[in-house]
Amino acid sequence: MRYSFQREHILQILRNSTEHYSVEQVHKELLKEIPNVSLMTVYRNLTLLAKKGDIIPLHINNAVHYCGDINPHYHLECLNCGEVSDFYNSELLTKNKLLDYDDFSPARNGVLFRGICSDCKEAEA
Amino acid sequence: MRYSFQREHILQILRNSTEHYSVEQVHKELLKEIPNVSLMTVYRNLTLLAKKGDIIPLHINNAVHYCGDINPHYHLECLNCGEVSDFYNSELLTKNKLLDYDDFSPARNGVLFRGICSDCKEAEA
DNA sequence: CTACCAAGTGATAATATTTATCATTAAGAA
DNA sequence: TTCTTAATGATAAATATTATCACTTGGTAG
Repeated sequence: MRYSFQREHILQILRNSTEHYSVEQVHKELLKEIPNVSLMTVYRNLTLLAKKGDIIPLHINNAVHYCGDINPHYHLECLNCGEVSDFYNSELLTKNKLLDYDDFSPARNGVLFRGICSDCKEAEA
Repeated sequence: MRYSFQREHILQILRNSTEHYSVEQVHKELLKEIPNVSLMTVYRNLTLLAKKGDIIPLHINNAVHYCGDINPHYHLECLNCGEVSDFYNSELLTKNKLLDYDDFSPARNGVLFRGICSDCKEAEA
């Protein structure tokens, strides 16, 4: 894989944010730095970076979002407000053999919890 | 919500299968029982049934799939072959307070593990 | 330094999935 | 049986993604 100015910027955008941008959102951010950059280029590079393991794809409501943090962690998706957040839990992570006895090996960042986040629970109360 | 012949059949299709059909697949099955049934009707009812809690939506690669089993369990998605399977694990289920101390309440069937399934691991070896 | 090759880009078109609209049909209560 | 309204099906539109291909550019060999 050859160096690409566009790809490098895409990776930095995701690394410098705790958000989990959609492809459109990455494109919007990238346009601030590289005018006229094509949406196709964003799709192409996000796919490549994900395959390489530099970013993590999250499938949220029929659209892919990407996480730029590849340290071991999981993801929380709120079914109420739609917010997707990182979930670092060393206790759970060390128990990460959870599924191995069942012959299934989860990817390092491959666990997604869908439910109700704390903000939404407070708002209800 | 009023009774609907179409909705009833859709629910039965999902309940009588351990597969996690996509909308297209449900439509294809439904056509065997109700010729000329519209794809729109399938979309509409799957959305309704999911909202009602009778079926579980799974977002796999930018397409929704549905699970007809609402007993407590989780889901496994193989990143290699794409297979999505049910995962019943009472040990893990009883530990389902996993996240509550973090102020996040996972939905009853809202945990998805993405990784490599046993079949694909065997195939490699 | 220059020429060359293949990876990467961007414009465009095509495909796939889902949602919106609305006239017609049918559930089920009065 | 009549009436109200949810549900349906046909159609069109919106959204997300992938395919194609001529052009550009990274980077290596001469």
